[in-house]
Amino acid sequence: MVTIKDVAKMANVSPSTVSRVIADHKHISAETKERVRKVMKELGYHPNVIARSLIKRSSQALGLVLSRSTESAFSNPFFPEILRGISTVTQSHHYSLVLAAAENYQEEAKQYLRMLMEKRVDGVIILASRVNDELIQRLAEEEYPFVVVGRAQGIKEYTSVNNDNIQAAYLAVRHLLNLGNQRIAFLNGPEEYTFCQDRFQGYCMALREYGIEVNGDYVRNAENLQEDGYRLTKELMSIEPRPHALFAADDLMAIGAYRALKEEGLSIPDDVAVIGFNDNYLAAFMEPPLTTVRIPIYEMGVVAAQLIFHILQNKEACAQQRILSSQLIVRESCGAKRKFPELAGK
Amino acid sequence: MVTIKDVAKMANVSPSTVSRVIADHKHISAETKERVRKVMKELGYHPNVIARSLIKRSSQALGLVLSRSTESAFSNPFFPEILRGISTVTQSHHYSLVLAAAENYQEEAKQYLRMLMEKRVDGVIILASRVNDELIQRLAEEEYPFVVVGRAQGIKEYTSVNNDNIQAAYLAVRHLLNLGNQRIAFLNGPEEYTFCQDRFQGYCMALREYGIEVNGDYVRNAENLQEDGYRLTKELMSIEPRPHALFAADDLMAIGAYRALKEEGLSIPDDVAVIGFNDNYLAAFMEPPLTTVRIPIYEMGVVAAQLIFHILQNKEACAQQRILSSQLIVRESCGAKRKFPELAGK
DNA sequence: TGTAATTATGCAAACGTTAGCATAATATTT
DNA sequence: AAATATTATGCTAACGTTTGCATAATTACA
Repeated sequence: MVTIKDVAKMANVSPSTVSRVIADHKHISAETKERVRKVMKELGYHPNVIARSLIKRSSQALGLVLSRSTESAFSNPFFPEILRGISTVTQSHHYSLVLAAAENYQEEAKQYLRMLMEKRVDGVIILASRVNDELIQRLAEEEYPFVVVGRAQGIKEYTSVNNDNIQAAYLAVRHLLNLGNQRIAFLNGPEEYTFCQDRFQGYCMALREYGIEVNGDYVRNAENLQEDGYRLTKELMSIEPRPHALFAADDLMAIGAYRALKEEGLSIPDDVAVIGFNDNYLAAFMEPPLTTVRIPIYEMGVVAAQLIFHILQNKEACAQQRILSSQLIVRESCGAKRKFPELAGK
Repeated sequence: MVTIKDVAKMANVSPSTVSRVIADHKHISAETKERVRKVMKELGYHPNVIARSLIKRSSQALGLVLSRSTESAFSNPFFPEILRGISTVTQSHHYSLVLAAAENYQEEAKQYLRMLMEKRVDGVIILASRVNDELIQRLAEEEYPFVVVGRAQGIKEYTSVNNDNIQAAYLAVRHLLNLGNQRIAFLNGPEEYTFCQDRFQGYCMALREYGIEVNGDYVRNAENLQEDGYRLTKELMSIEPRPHALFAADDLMAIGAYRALKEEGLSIPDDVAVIGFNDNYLAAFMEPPLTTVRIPIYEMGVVAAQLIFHILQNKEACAQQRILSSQLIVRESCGAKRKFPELAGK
């Protein structure tokens, strides 16, 4: 392996000088810099990050764990997309990203802690937060650098990035209300996630604003997106009086719902309006194209990474919550474009 | 930070002894081991992987890069799934996984090389291989440890894991032929990937076996899965004589195809039989449920990781190609279950 | 009882960097 | 010309481990 010493020898300087050339230190003469750089190129030298990490007492890496349970609660391209956002930022900081996979929450927590304890990573990004999230609590107590994607709860100080779940759900439901739907069913995700709580809150807000009381029968929680989307829609459609519209907290649930509605001979949007969430890549291809909410996943990744670097740079950084706006994508599953053609371009 | 020295001091032994306790060295007395372990627990000591890596001259990590171009060529849950397979193996070896994201092939190659050159990782897993893959060529030349998921080309020695693309495509097309379809169109992915070449080869094999000549008009290459699936199906259906069946090299293309066929008023499978590839989580939910090929993604991840550890352990490991079998999932888009009800359980 | 083998532990060097201090050479000020 | 500031470089210790060699203590063997 070619080390800094080899370069030093060949360039007739000390290793320190080479190190300073790498860092582009100002007290190194232009000619030395040039000479050393030439030698580095010649020998194909690349600094060993491990050695650098050791002396800098920083692994120059961020940690991430992909949990099956979390992933299945999101519409599918979530993970690669947020990863990409995170990655662009880590790259520009010359950091790397350490990844682990876990089957469940217990394992997920263990992996996060291990990474941090073994100093494999300088900080972590938590990809979802639960209602009583022990991991987040623990990280906060032990003062590990972390940022959460989502909203944490029962924690005094933490930094996070999130989309505006309450507002987004509110706008989606209001969209349905504006189109004349009164009885709106809500297919929510697993209650344990804070983002599901938030979407439910937005749903309630909109209904109340229109003077409609929330009817518990119209609200269901799914564990498995597609299958439960199908099954719970069947259940909802057998309620008397039948809902006019359906708000699904994920497009995959809406796919299941579509199927159930078609089987029941109900037309979308004429008999039942449907609105989804997450703007899955299939939403535009559904029949009819699904109106849904697009959340800025990539951007959330970018911000999450920026926030953690902020924390790493000034230890006493003020905790902050960043909320990114979602966008209602009006397509044809609610009938809005027929009633209000001006929405078509939106 | 609590180091090995702190533990040593508190346990009244030398750091070497602590190190040996960690490694469960045999020449350490049982009582010392116990005492040291107790102190480690008390102090909350965890070995610093970075320091260990430095002296072991091994980063204890594997590298992976997620490229947008590659990802969009696969049906969606490919990446998380293979990652999970890889991760289980790396974990059992106490290795970590370093990840980067790239927008295109150039960047992807750069990232892989950088990881290796900076000694951030001991080896890499390449997630797809192209027809004239310069990265793979380079890795082979420079003798970096790597394994490719897929089939490489123009390389003398390399280790890989792949699914049986030729055989799988062959069986899929034969399935269509057995059901009486003669004119079979093929919606393939981008030609630059070797797996697309292979699927095409399987397609040809099946046709020839049935004495049918390959008709270039019936074969198309898509860049973008869904949109091209739709567009190219429209094109294919306007050919005279119209194909009896459609083999799509990815389920997402089949989704686009379904849409095109429905718009043309063609019924599946009565007018046109359709078969997909990859068993996307939506395939079973399509209308009619899509017959498709399931490839063992998770298992490929496991094997890929095992292979790279094999290489890392005995440098002169024999290059090997591992092929994993796919499985034809017969559903209702080819009409097989009506004609041959015994297939229904398969 | 003396020698050899085994068991248990410590010392010190090494892994490839970085950075504070020291020093030498040059430039700037008085 | 002397004093000072600036620029360019080297020496050395440090980061937290592991490990070969040395040594001491114990056990086994003859």
